[in-house]
Amino acid sequence: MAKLRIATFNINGIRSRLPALLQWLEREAPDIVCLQELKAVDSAFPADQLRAAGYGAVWQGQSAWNGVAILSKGDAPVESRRGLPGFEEDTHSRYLEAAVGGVLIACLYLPNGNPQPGPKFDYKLAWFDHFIAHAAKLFRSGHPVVLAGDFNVVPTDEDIYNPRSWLKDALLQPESRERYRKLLAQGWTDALRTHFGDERVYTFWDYFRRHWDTNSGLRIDHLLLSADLAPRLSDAGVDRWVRGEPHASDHAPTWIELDMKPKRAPQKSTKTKKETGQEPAAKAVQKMPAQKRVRKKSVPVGKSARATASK
DNA sequence: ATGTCGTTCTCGGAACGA
Repeated sequence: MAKLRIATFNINGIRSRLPALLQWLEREAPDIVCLQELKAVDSAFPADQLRAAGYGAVWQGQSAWNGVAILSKGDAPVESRRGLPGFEEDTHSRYLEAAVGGVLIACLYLPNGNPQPGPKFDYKLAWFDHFIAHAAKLFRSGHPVVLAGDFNVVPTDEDIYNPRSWLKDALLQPESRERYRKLLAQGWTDALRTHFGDERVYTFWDYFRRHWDTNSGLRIDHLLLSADLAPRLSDAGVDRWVRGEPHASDHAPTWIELDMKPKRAPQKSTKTKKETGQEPAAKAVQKMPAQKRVRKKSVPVGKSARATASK
């Protein structure tokens, strides 16, 4: 499989939204999915239904609020971390990390932070700072990494229909935006912004004030790519049709497609199948079941993406 | 402040978070 499609979707309650989730999975068939706002305890996660739909999963639930999961076609992702390092006192389920298909996937649900100022906003900034510190390590590791999730940050005024009524919102505060910039300054590529250029693109339309009907949206769901993955970005989009369905989440699934073919194809392109599934993405990758073996029709994966990347 | 959801606690409807 040369193309890897990775999506992030704040589902806003996986129990009440399961039919919508299954419908979307069937129709769009993403390879990897990061979910946020499960609003369900671990035992209520619909692992069986997802398995029946062809997806393995890892998840970190919590009663009533938060909750994150990573799904992958076929075998479940290999979890490498839950919760942010150095933030063990955090009681919210907001961060899950796993290896899938030779890529390390970080699924995050950054705190909303409203009302602002106040303790919730302080928590948002503290969480963000811990995440930035961890992201720096991930970036420096040189592994192929995607940071995907609901960042609860509108990066610029070009990422919202009109900032006027949101100026006091935590999603637009200078402190939030500054941290997002600081994160990108580590070297990450904002995939949606890179793909769409100057074009407006939204991922969230709140339930209030007919914002969906008037396309009054915000771009707060992001996918950030490590250095070696950035040149592999081949497509990106937002599955807006999901937001338009009855009983929808206030977010729409947001996705990227990565071309995982070797950057420089070997002259005769005759790599053996034995060479697939050996990409050293992370320690967890090495423990990962060789799920891609079933994809017999796929183009050989070849060596590591890093083999051609300059250091 | 408001708007509208999904959740909990409890069994109708408030409170909370977003």
